[in-house]
Amino acid sequence: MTVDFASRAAELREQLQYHIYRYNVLSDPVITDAEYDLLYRELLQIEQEHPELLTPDSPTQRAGNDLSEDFPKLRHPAPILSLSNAFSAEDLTAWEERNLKLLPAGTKLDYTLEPKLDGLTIVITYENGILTRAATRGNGELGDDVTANVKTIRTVPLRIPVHKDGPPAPERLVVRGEVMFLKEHFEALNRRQAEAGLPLYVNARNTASGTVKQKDSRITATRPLTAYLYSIVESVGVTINKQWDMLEYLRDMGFHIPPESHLYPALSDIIQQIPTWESRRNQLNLEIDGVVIKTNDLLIASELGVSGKDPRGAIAYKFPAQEASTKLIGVTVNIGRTGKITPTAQLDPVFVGGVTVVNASLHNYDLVEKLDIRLGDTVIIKRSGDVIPYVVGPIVGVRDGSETPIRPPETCPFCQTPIIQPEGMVDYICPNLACPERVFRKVEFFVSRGAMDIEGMGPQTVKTLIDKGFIADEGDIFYLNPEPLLELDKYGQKKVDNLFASIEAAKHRPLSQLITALGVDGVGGTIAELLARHYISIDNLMSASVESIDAIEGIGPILAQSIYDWFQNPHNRKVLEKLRAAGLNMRAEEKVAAGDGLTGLTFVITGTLPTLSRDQATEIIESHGGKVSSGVSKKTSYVLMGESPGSKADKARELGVSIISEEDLRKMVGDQT
DNA sequence: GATCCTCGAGTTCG
DNA sequence: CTCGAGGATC
Repeated sequence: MTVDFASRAAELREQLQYHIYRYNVLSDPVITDAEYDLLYRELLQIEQEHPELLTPDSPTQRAGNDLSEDFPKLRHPAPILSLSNAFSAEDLTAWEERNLKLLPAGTKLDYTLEPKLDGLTIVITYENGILTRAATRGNGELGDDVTANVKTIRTVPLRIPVHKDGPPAPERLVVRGEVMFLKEHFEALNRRQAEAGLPLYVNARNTASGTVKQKDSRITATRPLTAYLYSIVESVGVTINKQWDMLEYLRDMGFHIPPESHLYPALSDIIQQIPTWESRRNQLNLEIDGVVIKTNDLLIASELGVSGKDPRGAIAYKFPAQEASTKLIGVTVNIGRTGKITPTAQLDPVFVGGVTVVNASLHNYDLVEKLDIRLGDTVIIKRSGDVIPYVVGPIVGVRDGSETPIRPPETCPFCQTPIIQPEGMVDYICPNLACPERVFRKVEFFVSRGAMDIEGMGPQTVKTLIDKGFIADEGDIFYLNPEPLLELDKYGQKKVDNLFASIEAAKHRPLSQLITALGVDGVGGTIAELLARHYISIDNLMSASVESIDAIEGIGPILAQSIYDWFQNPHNRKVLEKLRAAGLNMRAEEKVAAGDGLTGLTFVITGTLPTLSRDQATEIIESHGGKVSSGVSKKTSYVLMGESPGSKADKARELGVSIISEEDLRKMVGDQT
């Protein structure tokens, strides 16, 4: 038993050493921080349970270290400490209780809440207001001298105070902060790389670290780094007793302090704020991996002292990791209803952001090539704002040569038709209109919500109907017989009855929904509504000229041509005639206006409303003469906000657009219910 | 010709 | 939700 632990501990030590080297010396880690943490914690646990296995050279026995050999070393005036971590509200409460036991009975604590910036820690020294030295964190006691590079960072003042009317600069001030790329700057940097045909940077944090440790500070100067300062390591000539005062003081001196930092009177207020932070995380212009909670009273904090390497007065609340690395074991090809091909990555299952991910979109082959992703690569998976995981890029360092490039297929995997890439387009498509996969996707779209909305007819049912040869196109849905369906597995009387009732109901959908369902390229619900209102019947639309369609406001020449072409296609016409013969509604009804109280107003809906669905809210607004659009802009009159709103609410505040609730809307239209 | 706005298409897991 | 591209507007 002990033998197993001994060999496992040795293995872990060796792995950790290697990763420390990759991370700190090469700035090119092959695993994510979270994975490193896991290995580290496993080793720590073995060593705690079997102290005899602890070796003096174990990675657990030394503080973090980012020293490289190329820089002279600077000694920090006081050790740069790390923080202990919390992963739940319980951890935080336990932390406070432990602290209160160490303090006189009845002590009340207030706290600051700051984002935990995911960058590179630096320590900057000012003497009589002049920046004299800057060092990396290093091992906490010694750091690399990166003064020349830090001086190129525009948000680091070379002289303080920056404003004349600020407090005078103290004799000596040593501040600690974080250097990082803002998301937009990192993206811009990568765009530049792409334009120059160079490989893209995968990870903002490591790139920032590599940039600060550039030997040639002229290169550093071309990279738009940002720095936030959040604490005073040492000072002569100024005394500050509260963390919050410290932040305000730093701000007054002209430093950037971590955005959205606040002071709260009690830990319970902080705990309440955490969900907000988690949801806001992805909307920030910078990477954060948690929040930092600090005891506001610095005298109490120093009284609490340190436990191991960590001060007791502060703690980091870490968000679940949103990044992980895993192996790309395959690529499958998806064909959409328009024929567009999207490659999907098949991954070794990996836990990231709270769920296990096995698939991730690779978007298009252009991107695959730009990122140089190869089959067999170890890739970094990220799950951010949109919750949908995507492949950030490969970790080139761990290739063993067996990786193979990913190319678009020569022929469609479903119909063997040669794949083409239309001129000037990013996408590859299967041009075969009769491609079984395309037909399937088209029918799937036809019956979906927003189109014909046939309940009880999901993708699985559609697939079965096509496979059994019961339908060959959208039109056949309305000529189905119930009897053969009952023969099938899992299709009982009740299910079939429901399905046929839905199909019957679909014959009476508004004209706009029928037009949407046809699946004309570039025509969704909004354009379909325009067409329905303008032409009143399918026949009018079918015989309309390109010029006539182009003349409609909101439709330009490209869409007009696409619509015209669709109706000229013999196959499409055949399907349309089937639908007509089946008795589908092909005329627009006069809209019964419920009122015109909202005429001229534009609404945007965000979040979950208390009682209405988004569709219902849209209907209420439109029936009173208002308009609903998807993005917030200056022209938006009101943003209708529900529970857990997205970034649109922030945008609205930014633009000064009024935010209303469902109740406000009801009042506006004079609804009594 | 540039800029702003809007629409459509595609996206994963439980 | 986000991105790319079409359309409108200046």
